[in-house]
Amino acid sequence: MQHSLDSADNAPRQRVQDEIRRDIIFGVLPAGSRITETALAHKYGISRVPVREALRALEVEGFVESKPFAGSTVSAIPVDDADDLFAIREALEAATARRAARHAAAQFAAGGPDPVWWEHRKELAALLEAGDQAIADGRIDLLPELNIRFHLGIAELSRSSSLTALLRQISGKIEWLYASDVDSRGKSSWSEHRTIMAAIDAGNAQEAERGMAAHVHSSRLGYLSRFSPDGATGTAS
Amino acid sequence: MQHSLDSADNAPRQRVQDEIRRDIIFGVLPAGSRITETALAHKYGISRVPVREALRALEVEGFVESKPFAGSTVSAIPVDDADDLFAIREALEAATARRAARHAAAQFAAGGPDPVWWEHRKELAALLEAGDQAIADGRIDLLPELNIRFHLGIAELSRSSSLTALLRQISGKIEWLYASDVDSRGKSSWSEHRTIMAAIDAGNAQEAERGMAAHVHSSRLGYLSRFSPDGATGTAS
DNA sequence: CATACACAGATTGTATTCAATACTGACGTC
DNA sequence: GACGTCAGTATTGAATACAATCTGTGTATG
Repeated sequence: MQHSLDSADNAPRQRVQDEIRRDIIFGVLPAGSRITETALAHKYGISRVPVREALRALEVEGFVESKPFAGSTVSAIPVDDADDLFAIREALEAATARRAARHAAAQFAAGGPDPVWWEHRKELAALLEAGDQAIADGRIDLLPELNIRFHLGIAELSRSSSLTALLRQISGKIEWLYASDVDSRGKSSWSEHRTIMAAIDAGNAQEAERGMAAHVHSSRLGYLSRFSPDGATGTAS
Repeated sequence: MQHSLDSADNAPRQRVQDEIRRDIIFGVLPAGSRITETALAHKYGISRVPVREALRALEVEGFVESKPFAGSTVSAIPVDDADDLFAIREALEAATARRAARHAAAQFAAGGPDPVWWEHRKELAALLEAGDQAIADGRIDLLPELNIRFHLGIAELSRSSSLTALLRQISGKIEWLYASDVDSRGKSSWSEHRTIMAAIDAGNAQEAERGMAAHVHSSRLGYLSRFSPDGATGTAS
């Protein structure tokens, strides 16, 4: 995986971008705090140029706000948008799951599966295993990371770069929301992932979409019940 | 307006970023074509550094794809994602309209309206006028630009930066889809904008949400009927 | 004839340097 | 005492210079 999830020894710019995003999500850089390019450059041991590039990207991603010549600040945590973000994520992930299933069906129909596609598929299998193992070991602290990687993995399988990009952003925001919770979404509902994966493998688009929508929806309800006790405001559907 | 919609005499970087995006959307830079930083720098009369920053932003926006040391290429037009993009836009804009109405109600409840908010509200009124005028003058070629500005204006009124950022991206993609059509969405359904605006002004969140959802939905059907005659695949709702 | 390999050219990634602008504090004036 | 003005400083924006890496081409070799 050469994606921005793993903090491998990528190019410095990519690494720094991931680092800063991570620092924002986990509160190392608190919301509203001012960010100076020099400080970041010094902190990560690089020049200001890659830092600037990272900031421009994070600005589009919504984690940072900049005004010309006035510098950058960490955006506010989008707590007020939580319900809406979940709603959009629901529509988005339903779409990726459906597309992934369609694509899988097309793969098997056309003789052998595309090797790249197969590679992604195997990574997902490994992720499912890792999640089960984490639960067995009582390491539920590992689940959030695995969870986000699974969902992005499904998006990859959908072979839609635009939807994947959108999901990556929304996931980042939602991760940001969860990070303010200490014990995070504990057991989550990891087992549902296998049901979704099975539907995709079977090429059952309808079931994949339905399963994913239900999965995300329950996640949404879980969040809202924990943070805004008055319950979901709900969007007319 | 200091937003990225108007191609004013902003900072070079912002200007170039908008220019490149525009060139991609309108096919000056065809999909799949390779982009070299030096060429862009030369073309716009600036250095490579701001070009790189613009490319990083456009990469997150999904218009450009880059591999380390290998350069950047224009992404593929997301025609296959059209239906899904519209579906997500539907959820997204319904949310922004609802929030805008709620916010408007809160404004008037709490004595005087916030001056910044009021400024945005006045700009929207001007946009509505401009649209009517354009129709009266038979200049329907102006409508696409006005249309996108209206919708982003509503998002601004919602006071949710994360939702606005998402909408800005999706709008860009959808604009890209429409650009491949010659006579674009002619009369569109501009008059519906006034209905939505009225619901927001009245603080009627439910009506604002419903109106916006219907508006976007009809736009979606219009697109699909023109480009994929087999009709919308439809997402289970 | 196909393939592996090395080299040259082009292109990207980063550092350094200088110019333009915004923020901060002191000072003078009303 | 409050307010407007103005320099000083810090920070961002951009340009240039250099290092690292990829890509295509030509050649040798099986």
